[in-house]
Amino acid sequence: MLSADHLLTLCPLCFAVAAGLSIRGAQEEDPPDPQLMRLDNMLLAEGVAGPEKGGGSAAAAAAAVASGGTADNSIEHSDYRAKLTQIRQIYHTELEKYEQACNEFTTHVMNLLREQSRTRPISPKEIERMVGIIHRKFSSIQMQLKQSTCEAVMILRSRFLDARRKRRNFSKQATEILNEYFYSHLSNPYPSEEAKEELAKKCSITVSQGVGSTITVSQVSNWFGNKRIRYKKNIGKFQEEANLYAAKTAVNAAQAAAVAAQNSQANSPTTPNSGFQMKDEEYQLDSAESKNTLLTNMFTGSSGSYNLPNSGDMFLSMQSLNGDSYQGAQVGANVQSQVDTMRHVISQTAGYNDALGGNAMYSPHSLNGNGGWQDATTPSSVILPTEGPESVHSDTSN
DNA sequence: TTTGATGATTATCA
DNA sequence: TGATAATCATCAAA
Repeated sequence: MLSADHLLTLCPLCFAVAAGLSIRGAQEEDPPDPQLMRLDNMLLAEGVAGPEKGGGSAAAAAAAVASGGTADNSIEHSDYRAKLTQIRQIYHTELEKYEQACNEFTTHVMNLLREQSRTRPISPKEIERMVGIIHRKFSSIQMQLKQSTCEAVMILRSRFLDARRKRRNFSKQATEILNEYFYSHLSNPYPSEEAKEELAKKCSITVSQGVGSTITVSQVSNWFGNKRIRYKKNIGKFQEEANLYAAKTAVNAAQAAAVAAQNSQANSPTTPNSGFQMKDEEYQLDSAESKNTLLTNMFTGSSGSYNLPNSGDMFLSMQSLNGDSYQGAQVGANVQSQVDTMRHVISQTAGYNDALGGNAMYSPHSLNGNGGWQDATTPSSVILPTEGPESVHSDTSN
C-alpha cells in the first residue's frame, strides 16, 4: 500500500497541490490579525488599498471638509491627491513585488524539498510547515509595508491638515467691527447665529486676506470665544481697549441720540434748542471733542440722574449705572449696551466707581461670581442705537 | 531669535 | 449643541 509520503515522492504535481492546499489552509486557519485589519481598514479608508477612487480624492475631500475647506486651498487638495496617488502606486508596486517574491520563494523551497524527497521521505506536514514559515515571513514583510504606508499617509495627512492652522490676522476693520460689537455687548457678548452671520458679512466687506477669502460664521464664533476667554482672564489688559471702544460707541450713541433729539425737537415747539437737554445743562454736539465732554459731564455733574428727553431708549436712571438694575418703563432694548458704554466713560472720568471697585469699572458687572457673563438685567435683545433696523442683534438665550 | 498676539483646534461640560 | 478652558501654531514686531 502506498503511503502519502510515497505518493508525494512519486508525483511532483501532488507536491504542488499539497503546497497549495497548505498555503490556503494556513491562510484560512490563521485568525485575522487585528493590527493587520486596522492597517487594511485604514489603507482602504485613505483610498490607498482597494479599488482606485480617483487617487484619494475622497480622502482629500474629507480632509477638506474637516478643515472647513473652501476654494482657497484647492491647490493644497490637488497636492495632497498627487502625493497620495504616489503613495498608492508605491504601495501596490511593492505589494506586487512581495507577492511575487513570496510565490517564487515558495516554489523554490518546494523544489528544494522535492529534491530532498529523493533522498529522504518528506511528510505533507513538513511541507505545510515550511510553506507556513515562508507565508508568515512574507506576511510580516507585508505588514511592515502596510505600516510604513500608513505612516506615510498619516504624515501626508497631518501636513495637509496642518495647513489649516496657517492663519492670517483679520483685517484691522474686521477686528474693529468685532471689537465694537463685543464691547458694546459686554454684558452679554454672545451673538446669535444671525448676529454672527451679520458680523461675518460686515467683516468680509472690509477684510482683505486674499482673493476669495472671507470671515466665516465659525471664525466669528472662534473670535468671540477667544475674546471672551481672554478678556475674562485679563480684564486689566483689555481695559484700555475697552475704554477706547466704549468711548467710540458712546460717541456714536450720543450722535444718534442727538440726531433723534434734533428730529424730535424740530417737530416740537416746546424744545426750541438743538442738542442734548440735560437736567441742569445743555450741550451742543458740534464736534467729537464736545461729545466726549458731554459724556464726561453727564456723569461728573451734580445731577443724580440724567434724562435725554425725546430720545426713546435713553431714559436711564443713575441707579442703573450701578450695575444693579436699570429702571423705567421706557427703558428700551438697547439700554444695556448703553449701560456698558456709559460705564466706560464713567471709568475714564473717575467719577463713578464706588459700586464696582478696583479696575473692575467696566466688566465685573458682566461677569458674575462664577465667572459667567450672565446678567439678570440683561435685556433679551440688544441693539446699538447707532445701528439701523438691519443691525446685529445679540441673543441672550445662551 | 524671542516674545506677545491671535486664529484655530480639542477636550470637557452642562 | 454651544460654551469654556487649555493648548497649539503662526504671525509680526522688537
